[in-house]
Amino acid sequence: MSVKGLGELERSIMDILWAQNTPLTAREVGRLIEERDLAPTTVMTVLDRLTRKGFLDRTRDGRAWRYQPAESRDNYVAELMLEALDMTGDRSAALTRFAQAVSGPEAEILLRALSELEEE
Amino acid sequence: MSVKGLGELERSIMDILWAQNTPLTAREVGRLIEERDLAPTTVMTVLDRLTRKGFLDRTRDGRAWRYQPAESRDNYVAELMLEALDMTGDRSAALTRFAQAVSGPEAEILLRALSELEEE
DNA sequence: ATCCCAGCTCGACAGCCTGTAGTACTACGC
DNA sequence: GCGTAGTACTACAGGCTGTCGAGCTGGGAT
Repeated sequence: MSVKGLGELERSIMDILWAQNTPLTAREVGRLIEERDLAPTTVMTVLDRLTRKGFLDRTRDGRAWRYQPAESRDNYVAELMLEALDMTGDRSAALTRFAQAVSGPEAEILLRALSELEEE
Repeated sequence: MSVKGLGELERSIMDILWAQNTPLTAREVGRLIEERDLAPTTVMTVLDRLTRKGFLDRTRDGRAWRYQPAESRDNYVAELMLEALDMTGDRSAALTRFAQAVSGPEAEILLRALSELEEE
């Protein structure tokens, strides 16, 4: 699954679906994006594209499709981070920089997660 | 400095400049991308765009410009990673995922960098 | 049977970004 | 003065995203 950037609308829609724990239909998604006054087909098109890109899975529900994220947002974010990391020639330097850049409490979280890994 | 994605050629050029410790002129950069047979103006255009996007700084050298990265590659990568992290609602979950995803030796590096931070 | 409607699928088009380059202007060395 | 390196400006095609409209289809209401 190549992690590529998403457009703004695509991301809004992913956010909606990530926030949900049930698969939604296009109509339902559209209702949740009310701020923007989008044509129903717009939403459908984007859902379709996201599916083709592998970000969503869909299953039939009568005539309608129900969409749900193929992956959790956390996984997606972690993949993005790894992909960024891949871009460098010197991974350890980048990791070190990254470590320096995360703020205190988050450094804690990272440390704890890493420590747990060690123990296994 | 908004961290945006770079195109392929843009990235190649950044890679060249990141690999160098001296600012280069467009001509010099062009010579280093020989694999591709690019017109000199192509290189100049891209250098110009990268400068406007804030990825490069340039200073005069006679009539020519000398370009150099505004930021180290490691910083750039770290920023990309942080930006990815910003995209999530639950940063700690994403961080935990990330920690689980980095491979052993790299987890070591991270751990060490983080520990050093703690000590200060 | 028919007609309407929800939903879908396809196709379109504009705007922005990137790759790629040509043209035209401008100093500096000879 | 002229040629040349180097710049700045302009351009254009292709891909991606936002945004829809048109047209097809299956079921339920009449």
